[in-house]
Amino acid sequence: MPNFTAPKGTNDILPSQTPIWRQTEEKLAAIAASFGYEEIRTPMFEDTNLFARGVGESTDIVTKEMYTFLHRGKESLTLRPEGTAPVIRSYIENGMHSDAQPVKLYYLNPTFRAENPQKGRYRQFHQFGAEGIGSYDPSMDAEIIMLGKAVFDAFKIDSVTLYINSVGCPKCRESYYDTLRAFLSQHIGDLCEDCKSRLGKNPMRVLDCKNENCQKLTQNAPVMLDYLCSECESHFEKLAEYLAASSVEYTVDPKIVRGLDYYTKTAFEFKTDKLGSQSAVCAGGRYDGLSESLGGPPAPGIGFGLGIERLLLLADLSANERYTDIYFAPTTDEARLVSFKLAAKARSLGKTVQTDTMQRSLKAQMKFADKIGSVYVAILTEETLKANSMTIRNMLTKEQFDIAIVDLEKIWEK
RNA sequence: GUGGGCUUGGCUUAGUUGGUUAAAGCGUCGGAUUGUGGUUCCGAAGAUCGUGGGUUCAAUUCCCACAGUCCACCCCA
Repeated sequence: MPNFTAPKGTNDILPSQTPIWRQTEEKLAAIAASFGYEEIRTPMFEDTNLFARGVGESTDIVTKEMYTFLHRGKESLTLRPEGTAPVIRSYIENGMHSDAQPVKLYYLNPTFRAENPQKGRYRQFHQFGAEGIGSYDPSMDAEIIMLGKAVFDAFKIDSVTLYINSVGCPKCRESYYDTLRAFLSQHIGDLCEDCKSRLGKNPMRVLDCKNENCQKLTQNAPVMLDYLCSECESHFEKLAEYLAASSVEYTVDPKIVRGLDYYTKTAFEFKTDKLGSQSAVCAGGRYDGLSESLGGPPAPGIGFGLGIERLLLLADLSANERYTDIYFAPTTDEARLVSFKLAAKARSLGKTVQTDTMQRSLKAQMKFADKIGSVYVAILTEETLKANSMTIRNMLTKEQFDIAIVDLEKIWEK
């Protein structure tokens, strides 16, 4: 057994997988760009208070899932557990409220949460996220949701369903909470332990409980959607119009709730039933008060986070086979030197090139050339060197011919 | 943090009702008379049987703890 293994919940992305990741990253970047979103890269760790204040002191993420450490014994830093708070921090810090609005950003980041790993859930995972900042208008919400949908379309994933809801704003939410608490209090004895504690902090979470009994009890519970203030209600209605206009199919699910405190109004999730209990592949919502709660200017926003590992589990991507333009197979020490020189020349022509670094026999080199998917093999032997030439073998057609060493580039001329 | 399953060479597995050299396939490396690959054939390397402890004359096989992994709860992407 090795002395060291990757920390629990982390994964090596191996050469057989990196091409898929690269492909995925490029695809996501292209989709985001097509909507006019620009990439932002924020630090992997931040002041712990950014998340405590941004995400919410009492949320699970903050209370039990953060990787927090003291730098030099005093400064508390935390590995990014989500992407939105850092982006808003950067928006504020860099005065982006003075840029042309809306500011549309996307990111593709490693993200860290100290949870017990299981299918589609890791301690270090990758999130693709997009944030549209600066607009209160529901069309901004619709655009963000369309961007999320575009990702699933591009990856040909049809096993996800879009659910939307509104979690209201501070104005209407408080009075709704009172109503909901009053309703739940009637059944407090029958609620599960978790829900009893949810009641005080975030009663809406009770609606989201998977406990059968709780679900039964909350069947007729009042839902936020019925208690929205007129502003939130019309926001929700207009969002529906935009979605309909762009033929995005969705289901209204009044039980969609957010685990992060900063969400207001629109909340949405793209869910699947193919990842066990990890049903959310992409989730997001509006966070109109976040900037101000971080000490910034009023800056409404909406965004989502999308789990790359989960996306990859759903998308059936296969890596390309290995490919090399040419392999130089020398059989003598002198030929090895010439091979290095030729390899350098071929690379300067833009070719992918390999040559022997193992002192192997020609036969073994041919096998290796085959494994790396080399189209051509240039064989350099004592005899060919005497004639200042080399033997070129096309591995696909098996055709061979000799050419002068100085004529290397003619291999690719027709 | 809680619960359950799993843990044998790089990978996928077999196996030992506890007893001399733990088996196979894939992969890796080498070879198959005249330095030329992908099929075939032959051979080699590679396993403290997850780690630590216990029971026993003897454990990889039984027991305990821990770790890792998978799944579920919780939570979320």
